[in-house]
Amino acid sequence: MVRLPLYYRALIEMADRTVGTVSSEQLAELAGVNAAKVRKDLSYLGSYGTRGVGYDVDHLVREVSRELGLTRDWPVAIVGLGNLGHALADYRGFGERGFQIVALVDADPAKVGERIGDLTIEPVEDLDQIVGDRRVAIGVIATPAAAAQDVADRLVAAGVGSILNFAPTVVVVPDEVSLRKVDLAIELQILSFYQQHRRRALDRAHV
Amino acid sequence: MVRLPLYYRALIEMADRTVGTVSSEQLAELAGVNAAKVRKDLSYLGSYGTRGVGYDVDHLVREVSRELGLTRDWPVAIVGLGNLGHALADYRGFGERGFQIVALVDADPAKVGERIGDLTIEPVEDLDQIVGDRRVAIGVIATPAAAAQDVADRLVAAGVGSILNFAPTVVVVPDEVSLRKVDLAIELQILSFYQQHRRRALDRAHV
DNA sequence: GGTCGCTTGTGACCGCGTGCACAAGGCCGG
DNA sequence: CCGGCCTTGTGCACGCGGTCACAAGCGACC
Repeated sequence: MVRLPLYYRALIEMADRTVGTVSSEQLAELAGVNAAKVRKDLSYLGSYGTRGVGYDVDHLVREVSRELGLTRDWPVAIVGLGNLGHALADYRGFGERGFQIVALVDADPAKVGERIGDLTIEPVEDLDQIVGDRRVAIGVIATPAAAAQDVADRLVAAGVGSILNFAPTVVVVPDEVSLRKVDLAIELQILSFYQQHRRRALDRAHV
Repeated sequence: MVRLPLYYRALIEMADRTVGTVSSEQLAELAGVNAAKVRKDLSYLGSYGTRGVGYDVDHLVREVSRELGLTRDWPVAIVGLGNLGHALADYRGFGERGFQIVALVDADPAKVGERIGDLTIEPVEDLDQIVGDRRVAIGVIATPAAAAQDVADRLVAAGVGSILNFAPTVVVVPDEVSLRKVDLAIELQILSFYQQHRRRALDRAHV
């Protein structure tokens, strides 16, 4: 369920404002989706609301946290400490909600030993041991494209269960490993595509 | 067509290696998708391949560039120069293929005037004029969540056609403006969700 | 020039996600 | 205790995207 985190964030905000109950309609508004979809998603995870009233916010937060696995800690390792890796290492949003960065790894010997926050950059050769010792569950790849597949292979071999890939290339992993990718250049190109086409549509309209 | 950028990147790589023609199967392999999908996507944009041979790489690169709107320049403004904004401003992948960062904007007076690369951070109050003067087409929001909607409204009012939102919140824009979002915390939560569920499935199997 | 092999282009199906619309059911006021 | 209101939960139909499979067509080799 790819929308659960959206609901989660909206629910957290409401809980902070000590809102007691929420209707599917309100939640849909905050998450930017359809109300029926909200109800279906929530019914799927079995947490029941009360008809005529809505959902209990606190209860729902607990249910969704549990479903998302945010009740336990997820040790994260970042591989590749260029600009992006640095920003990720410093990013506070990462540390919240159980995602703890426990290792920074880079292949460049010049970077090894550099401190960022509480952590020291370690060599990529130690990746296997690092993942094993610190029970790293999620690997973040922020290397150049050329290194991404190799890093992914190492992460998988070391036993990581999930990978978040920022490198601008296709990475393949075994089925039992989850992979998500974030590609900034592609996002821009998609926007450019739509804008290009809006412009063409306008041109045609003006003829 | 959300997959076009994937093909584009693969094609660029092949062109660099002076590959003459490519089959849908090869392209599918490189882009990590199904071959029939590749053919449908390409046929949709009318650029014909030759049966029995494949597609001419150079020709296809030109067609896809045109379709993606990469033949013209897209001026980009980044709003919010925290860690992420800094990384984006420095990110080389952005500058490639016609996306040129022409302005850095921040609401914090302490940051205004700071230089990053060739650019100087400017105050958010000037956003309207900046967008107009430099014909900014794409706005990148890298502010805290609380400021995102306000920045988006300003960008839209100033005439931006597309927005890429990195702030962890839902932003609403008029229909005629394209909006895409990248949310790092949500990506991690989705991974955690899948990993959590794999773990439960395994537990059940072990009983 | 004919045949064979290869690859494109596309028609047809399938499955999933989406959204509507409504019945089921709790709450409150009278 | 009953009726009306409100919101959930879900059956159902629709549409879109993905995939398969095959006919059409091009080139190469004999």
